[in-house]
Amino acid sequence: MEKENIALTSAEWSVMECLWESAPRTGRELTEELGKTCGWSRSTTLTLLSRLEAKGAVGAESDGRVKTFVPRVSREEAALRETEDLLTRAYRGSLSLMVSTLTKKQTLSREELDELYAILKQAEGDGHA
Amino acid sequence: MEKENIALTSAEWSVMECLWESAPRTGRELTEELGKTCGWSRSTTLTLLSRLEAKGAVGAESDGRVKTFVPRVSREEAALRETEDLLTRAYRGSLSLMVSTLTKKQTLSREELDELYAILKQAEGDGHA
DNA sequence: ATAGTGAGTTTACAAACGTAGACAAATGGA
DNA sequence: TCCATTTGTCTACGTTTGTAAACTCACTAT
Repeated sequence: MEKENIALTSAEWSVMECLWESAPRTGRELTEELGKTCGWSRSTTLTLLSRLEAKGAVGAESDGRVKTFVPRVSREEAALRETEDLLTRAYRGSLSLMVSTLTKKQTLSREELDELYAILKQAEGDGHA
Repeated sequence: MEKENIALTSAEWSVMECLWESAPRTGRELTEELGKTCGWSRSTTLTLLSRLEAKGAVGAESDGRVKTFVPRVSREEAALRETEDLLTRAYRGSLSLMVSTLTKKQTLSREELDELYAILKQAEGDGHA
């Protein structure tokens, strides 16, 4: 019953982002950081945290009156889920179609290109391993 | 003033899908097809069509009491928009991060790989053009 | 005790979504 | 004519999402 079909909304992504960046964080730290980066009020962050806890995306532990949160889904899982979704919906599952659509619109930096080549080479290796 | 910031919801994608597949279609044809493929009631399809018309994603023309619809945004535009969105949200804008996440989960076919290499080479060319 | 503070929980609310029933105008028969 | 049908518009309603104020409980300095 490991239902990893947890979808994150865009606001929730921001929260997870924070948690992925640094593991156990208290509500305090999170509201502070998100207040700064997203301009959210304390309540907003706490509400999101509750919703995320409810859907199992984050775990919480109470030490006294302070709660500590940890991510329950990895960034990879979350990202992968959404990406596959988009890939299917918008590109009929073709990764190359997606990449070409992107490169047609924006130029990739030398760095990005090199990284991509490396990734492909790597993937190639895995293929006939 | 071409504001192509038109975002499509998942239900709307289904409608657009229909329109991209075959150009001018009447409401009749659309409700029929979507009723079949998505199990939607007539109203649902028509409502979505209105909303899409409202946000400029489709154009409509009335011949008598029958309306004919055409897509106003291309699949590429729509796909690109969402992809950039996802890229920013889930991968901090890094295409290579996205690709590596995908390749880690599913193996790319030789074909897909070749296509990707070709796309990169192409992109490389554009870069220092 | 007593008034602030800090921390989390409840309640709230508008906009967006997914869905669809009710309704009106036109139209084609009977 | 008068009804049934076709086609599109209005109205509607529960849920999700983004945002946050209000409230409550524990703790601390006076």
